[in-house]
Amino acid sequence: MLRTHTNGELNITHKGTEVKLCGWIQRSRDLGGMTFVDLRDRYGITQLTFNMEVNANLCEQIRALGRETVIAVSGKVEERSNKNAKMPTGDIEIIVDEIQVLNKAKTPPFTIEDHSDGGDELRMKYRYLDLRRDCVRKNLELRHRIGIETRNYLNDLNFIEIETPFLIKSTPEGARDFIVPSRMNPGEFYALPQSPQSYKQLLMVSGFDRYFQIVRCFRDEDLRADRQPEFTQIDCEMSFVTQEDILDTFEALAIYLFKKIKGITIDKLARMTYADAMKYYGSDKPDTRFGMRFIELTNQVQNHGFSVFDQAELVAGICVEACSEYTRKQLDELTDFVKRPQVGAQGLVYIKCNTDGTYKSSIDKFYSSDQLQSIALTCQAKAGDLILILAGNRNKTQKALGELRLEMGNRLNLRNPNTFSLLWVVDFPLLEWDEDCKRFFAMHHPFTAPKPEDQNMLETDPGKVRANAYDMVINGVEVGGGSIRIHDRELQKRMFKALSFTEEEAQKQFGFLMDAFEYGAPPHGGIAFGFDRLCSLFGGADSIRDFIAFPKNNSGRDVMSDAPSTVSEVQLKELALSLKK
RNA sequence: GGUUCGGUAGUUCAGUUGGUUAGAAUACAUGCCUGUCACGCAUGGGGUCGCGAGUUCGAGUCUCGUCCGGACCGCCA
Repeated sequence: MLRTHTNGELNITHKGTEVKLCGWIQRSRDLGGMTFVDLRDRYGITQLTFNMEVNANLCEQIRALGRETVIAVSGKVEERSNKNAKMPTGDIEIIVDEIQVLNKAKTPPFTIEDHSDGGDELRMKYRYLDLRRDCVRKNLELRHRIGIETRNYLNDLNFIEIETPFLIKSTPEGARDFIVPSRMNPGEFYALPQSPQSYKQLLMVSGFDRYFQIVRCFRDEDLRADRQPEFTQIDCEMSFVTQEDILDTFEALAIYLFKKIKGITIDKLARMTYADAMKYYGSDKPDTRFGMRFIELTNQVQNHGFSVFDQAELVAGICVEACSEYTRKQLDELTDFVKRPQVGAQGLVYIKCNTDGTYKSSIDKFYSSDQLQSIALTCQAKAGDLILILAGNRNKTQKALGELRLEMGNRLNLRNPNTFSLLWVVDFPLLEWDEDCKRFFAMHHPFTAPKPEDQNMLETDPGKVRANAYDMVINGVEVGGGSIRIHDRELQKRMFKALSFTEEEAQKQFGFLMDAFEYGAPPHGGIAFGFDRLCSLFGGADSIRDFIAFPKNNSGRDVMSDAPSTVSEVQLKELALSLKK
């Protein structure tokens, strides 16, 4: 046996014990007569002590070893004369009598510490070293615990985990598929699943009325800090349920996880309709940790000669508390912010509600002091507040004001990663009009059930139909989404028709599912949580990358292994593929 | 496909209106040091300033192109 204990467990009660320890040399402190070495493993750090007077040979031996060398030592646990209260093993040290070098290490390109001197790119290239760092390892441990607790919770409710295939049929709806050529079927391709959607619905038809799977999903779209080409979902489906049952079951899961993992008590989740989310926050995933809801001003401000407002479909503002002292420079910064192409506003109007009761605005020329006061009243602005107003096309203005609201939240530190605000956004539209393709697309996916009371509009006014679809939003992050599914072949047919599918196309792509609906499909619905996002949220981070052991970079590359890469002519030939020169 | 920021020592960064030999910290190496725990002190090595072209007497610095990386928009049912 190479080790009797880990480096995190020894304490004063082990005093006098002969132990064997293994690990990596974190750091050594050579004081001349004595040398101290921090030995590290997954569990912690234990100090090894070497004394020139006691064993000069051993001292010389340990001094010759660089950091990250893997060693095994044997020795005796002793009480330290100078204790270190900052570490769990700080009361003891090991008086080493034998060292075995298990493997030498080159000097690592960055320091293996919480505040490493390595940049992101370098850390990703040497990810196996990066993962030795405490803070990164803890993220993966957190991920593990969230996974275990999720399984415990769902298992207790009779959910069973069933694996579904990774090599499946490609469908053109939704995100781009990752495509896998089939050697045995030349010219034909599998796709990697964007989600196990069809399979979990088929499992409902099979009678597995409570299914879940913590499963990898694949989407060939551009990446973001919170988007990877392969990511993990907690994928769930239930039969014989209403939307209410699903919301109850899975908000209880979220509450359970917050309690178990973070020790935080969360009350029942608020519900907000999609329409309200857009109207008050300009986003279908509002960050409700802070207020600053939109106030519509269109009617109030029009017809006073300010053409920007007069021509706007929507004029709306937010009231920023205690910022009337903002300088010209700060306001210019905000104007630049909203004018960035990513935000897309034409300009920014401000009204300062000065503490002396006067008003100063960028539209003084068009509005009297009384009129500014009445706008301030509508916005419920107090003396000392700042009102920021955008105007223009309804959708664009909502979106831009939503971005501005988040920016102000950031500037005013209202987005504390350690406070959590959870809500359901419900009543999403079923369909979304695409101007380029001149057709409707499913906002969620084509199997989402319309609300029964809206079904009759499916043919007459499809854009108005609301869906039995819902998202769980935490701190402005969409952590999960789902819907009640269509389980009736006729309704599914009408849905495909609304999506401009011909019967042949629908049959070719989803015939297996619609066929299944004819053999006794129970009413069902489900939800899928973004597991990586949930982990990053619990870990208080914006990026999901540090919660994934081996993530891809911005351009979808694994910089460590340098995937993707070219393949040999032989491989291409076997797959009956040729590359365009 | 687009916007934007960045690329200088092993690493993280600084580098003024273009101007002598490109700096700091840290890491590394060597020496000294018996209670350190971010040990301390001293000395030393370490640079194709991403790459290419251009402007200039002169480019790390300016211009254009290109490659790489980050954030974002589009995209992500």
